[in-house]
Amino acid sequence: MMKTAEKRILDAGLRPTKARIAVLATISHATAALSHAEIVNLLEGNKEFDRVTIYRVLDWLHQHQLVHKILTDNRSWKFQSNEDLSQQQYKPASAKKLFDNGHAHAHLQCERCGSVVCIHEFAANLPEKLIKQYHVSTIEVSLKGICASCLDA
Amino acid sequence: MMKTAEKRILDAGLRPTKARIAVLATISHATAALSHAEIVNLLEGNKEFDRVTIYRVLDWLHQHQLVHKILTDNRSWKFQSNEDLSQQQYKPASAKKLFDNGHAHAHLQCERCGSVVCIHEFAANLPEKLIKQYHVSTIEVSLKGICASCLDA
DNA sequence: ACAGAAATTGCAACTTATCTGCAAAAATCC
DNA sequence: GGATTTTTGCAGATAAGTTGCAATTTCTGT
Repeated sequence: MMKTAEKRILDAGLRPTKARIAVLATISHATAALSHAEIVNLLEGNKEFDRVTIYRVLDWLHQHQLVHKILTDNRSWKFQSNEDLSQQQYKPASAKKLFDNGHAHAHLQCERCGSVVCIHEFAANLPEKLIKQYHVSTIEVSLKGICASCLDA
Repeated sequence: MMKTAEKRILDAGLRPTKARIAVLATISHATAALSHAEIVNLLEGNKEFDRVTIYRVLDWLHQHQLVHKILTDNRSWKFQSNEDLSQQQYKPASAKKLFDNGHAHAHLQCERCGSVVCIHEFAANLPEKLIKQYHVSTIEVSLKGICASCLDA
């Protein structure tokens, strides 16, 4: 079902390195978006890389659209894999092409635990008129609320 | 038409100080959202306050809902006055109460000049079901594109 | 108007997240 | 296998925002 991180990089015609594979695999296995710090932590003990390398890998993954990034309330970025675009359930044509890396869903930032998760059930439906008027290239919808796992707990 | 900054603070039952009045007035007169740095610059020569004071005033204004804040792409906040809520043209009931401080519009961040302006013509219409499900308290819609003044120029 | 209490400000130092420069290490090419 | 191009690690720099604390200012009750 899920390609290995290495294969995904290779399939995109890009150069895999230990750091890139490790970071992408970490991001892909996570259920919520991960921050640079969280990734460094998860990698700890295992494969360790310099924090600057991780920053650069994250940039690179984003540039090559293997991940997308979300700015959180505490002014730091969180990264999420772009692999499961198929999970999207609601994709109005106009919104679809506009969302960051084709990710046509919103993000929820949990007010309790701080985690950021995708909300696949929703995408903003910005009128074409506005899109043209302002040459809109990206739409981001961010919600604050309580995430599923906090609600369960 | 527009109350003075001092009157707005007083009317809200809050304590006006030179710094608060100056900052709120500056934000109110601006056509786009202002960053801390921009406010410090605009105040320069005129009334000058310590940069920390400006940070604290900004916090205070936000807490008391006199302004709202938007996180920009370079991870810094921009502030915008909450006074002209009447300008909103499209306010779906569900969205209205949810937007930060009742501001039911989206924000556009200009990819050319970096300015952040309100888009009053649009508000996301998140289904009630989702709102309830995740106890959504805030919806933010941010667009990237080219602002009106860059398009004119 | 005035003392005392409470809120605000200024200043210096600190944090946090991220970035840069550059030389060493890897990977790719011929 | 050496030359060339990419990546990586390390040290040090930024940029934006925060904290602690003492000095001021503002407010309250009298």
